[in-house]
Amino acid sequence: MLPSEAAAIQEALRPRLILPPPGFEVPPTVVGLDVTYKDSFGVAAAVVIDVATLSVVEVATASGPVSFPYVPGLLAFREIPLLQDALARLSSPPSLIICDGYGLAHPRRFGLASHLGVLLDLPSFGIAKTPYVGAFSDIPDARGSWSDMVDDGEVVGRAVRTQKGVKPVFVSAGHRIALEDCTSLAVRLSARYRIPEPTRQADIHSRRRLAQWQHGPHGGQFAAPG
DNA sequence: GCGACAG
DNA sequence: ATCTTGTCGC
Repeated sequence: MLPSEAAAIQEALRPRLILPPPGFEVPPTVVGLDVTYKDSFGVAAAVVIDVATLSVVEVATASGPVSFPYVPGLLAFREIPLLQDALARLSSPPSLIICDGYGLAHPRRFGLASHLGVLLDLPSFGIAKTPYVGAFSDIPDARGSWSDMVDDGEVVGRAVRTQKGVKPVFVSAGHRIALEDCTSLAVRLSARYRIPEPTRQADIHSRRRLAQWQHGPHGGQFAAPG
């Protein structure tokens, strides 16, 4: 896969996106995803979070060499292989996946969350930590307040204040869920920290797994892929 | 042409 | 993403 071919693939998959009106039925659990790297080696984590208690129910990881480089706009091609491996190791299929990055708030309206959602035909959305595409105005300081992110005249996402007095996070719909539902879920899943629990725990566990891989033997029970 | 650019 | 120390605040 060459970066030059990637954008064309995004355009080809884009028509498969399903963008429903608000009214997503919140499932008992959701899955947070993230990938941590050490040079060209990556570890992906899929963490199942109980929506009612925000506790970790299950953690699955996958690791291996990553060949696709980081290119803004093409993050999905770098992260999807390991994320799919990690998701396949969960004991049961997710009802909703939450990615560390963007969905529709993307140059071609097809960021990581949308791409993964379409490939797996699962509801998905993204929660990013920094701005990318879309301008937004000042957000009230109260937890739960937000401002639309507008790019080229379209509302592509929302900057959401998950805690009073902290920078906002950037929410965008991925697949089979409306932005309004993504917004309320992002706030609901952030009871204590700026980053919602699913993505926050995925970050923690992918880092932890990479550290174990570096310290322990690079073979035996730590042999890749795992 | 130049700078910016999810992770 | 990753490289990295101290520091401010609850």
